[in-house]
Amino acid sequence: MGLRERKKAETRAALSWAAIRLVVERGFDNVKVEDIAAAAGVSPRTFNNYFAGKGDAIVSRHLDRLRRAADDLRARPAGEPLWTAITAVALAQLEPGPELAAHPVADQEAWAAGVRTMIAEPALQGDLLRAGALAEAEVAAAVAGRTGTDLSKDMYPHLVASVVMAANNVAQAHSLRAGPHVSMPELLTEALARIAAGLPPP
Amino acid sequence: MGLRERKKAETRAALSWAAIRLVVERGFDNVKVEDIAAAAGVSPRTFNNYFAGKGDAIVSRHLDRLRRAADDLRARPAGEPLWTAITAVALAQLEPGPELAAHPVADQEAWAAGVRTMIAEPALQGDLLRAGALAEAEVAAAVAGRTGTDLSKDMYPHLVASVVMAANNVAQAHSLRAGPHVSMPELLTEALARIAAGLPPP
DNA sequence: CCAAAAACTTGCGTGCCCCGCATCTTTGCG
DNA sequence: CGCAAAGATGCGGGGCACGCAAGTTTTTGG
Repeated sequence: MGLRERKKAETRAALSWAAIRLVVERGFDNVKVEDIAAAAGVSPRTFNNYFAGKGDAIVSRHLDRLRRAADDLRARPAGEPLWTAITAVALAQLEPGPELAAHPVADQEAWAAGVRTMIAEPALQGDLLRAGALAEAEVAAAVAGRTGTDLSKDMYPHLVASVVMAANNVAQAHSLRAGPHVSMPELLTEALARIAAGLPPP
Repeated sequence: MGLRERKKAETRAALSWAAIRLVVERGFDNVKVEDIAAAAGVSPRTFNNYFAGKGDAIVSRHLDRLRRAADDLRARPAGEPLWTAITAVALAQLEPGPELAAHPVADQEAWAAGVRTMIAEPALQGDLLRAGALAEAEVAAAVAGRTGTDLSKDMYPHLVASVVMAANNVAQAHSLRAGPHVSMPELLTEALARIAAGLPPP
C-alpha cells in the first residue's frame, strides 16, 4: 500500500473518530463540521471530500464493521450449515475490534450514555439505517455465494440478509431497552434461533 | 372533526402530494421547498411547520399507508392465526388506496420511471427507512396485543414486526429488479411463507 | 534522478435549508 | 359579539454541501 492510500485511510479514520467522539461528548447539534475538521487537523472543506455529511462520518465505522462481517461470512468453511455460519459471524461481530484499544475511554459510563443519546438522534437514524441497507447488500451477496442462488433472480439471499440485519437491530434495541442486565450474545442467539424456527407465536 | 383540523389535514396532504409530484416529474434536486410550497398554495415558511424537510413530505404518504396497515392488523379477528392475519394485511396494503383515484396520472410509464429514480435518491432512502422503523414500532405493538406478549420485556413482537417489514422491502426491491413480470402479491406471499418456514436453504 | 502528470488539499463563493421569533389572521367557544 | 387559542407568514440567522480554481504532494516513466 502506497503512502498516498495510507494517508487517506488515516485522515478518514481521524475524521470519523473525531466526529464520533465530539458528538458523544457534546451532542449532535453542538458539534459543527468545522469542529470535526479541526479535531482531525484538516480544513473544513476537506471533510466533505471524505464524507457527505456529519452523519456519514459518524456511521462509517459502523458500516465498516458490518462490511467486515459480510466478508467473514464468505470466509466460513463451505460445508458449514448456513444458519450456523450466520450465527457464528453475528456473534463474532459483537466483540470489540482492535480500534477500541487504540482509543481508550476514560469514563465508561458517560460514554455509554453519550452513545445512547447519539443513536437516538433522528438525523442519525436515517444514516444508520442506510448503512445497514448497504451492508445488507453485501451480506446478500455472501449468502448467494454460499447457497448457490442467483442474486438477481432469487429473493432468498436478500431475504436472509434482510432478516439477519433485522435480528441484529432488534437485539440491539432490546438491549438498550432492558439495560445491560441481559447479554447481547444471548439476545442475538435467541433472535436468530427464533427466526430459523419460523417465529412461531410463543 | 372541526374546520381547523380538516384544513390542516388538507394542507398537509396538498404539500405531500405536491412534493411527490414535482420530485417525480423533475428530480429531487430540481425541486426547491419553495416550489412545493407554491404548488400547495402556502408560504415556504409554512412548509416547515408541517414537515422537517423535503424527504419527510415525500415519505409521509408512505408512512400513513404503513400505519394504516398496523391498524388493520389490530382489527383482524382475534382468533385468527398470527401469520394468516399478517399475510392478509400485507397483501391488502398493496391495493392502491382511494387517494390514487383523486390524482390520476397521465403518463403511467413516465410516472413509474420517475418514482424509480426518486426512491433511488440517497437522500430519500434514509427517510424511507426511518418511516419503516416508525411503522415497525406500531406493528410491534399490534403483534404484542395479539399474542399477549410484553413490548418492553419480550423480543418477540419486535422481531416479528421487523421481519415483516423486511419481507415487504425485499419483495418491493425484487419487484423493481425483475420488472413487472412477476406480481407483488406473489412475491410477498412467497417471502412471508419462507420466513414462516424458517428460511431453510433452497 | 527529474520533470510531467495525477491526486489531494484548501479557500472562496453560492444556493439551499431548517428553525426561532415576532406579528398578523383565522377559528372555536361562551 | 368578543376573546383566547391556534395557525400562517415574514424576516433573519446559523449551517451545510458542493462546484471551481488555485496551490501542494505523491506517483510515474524515461
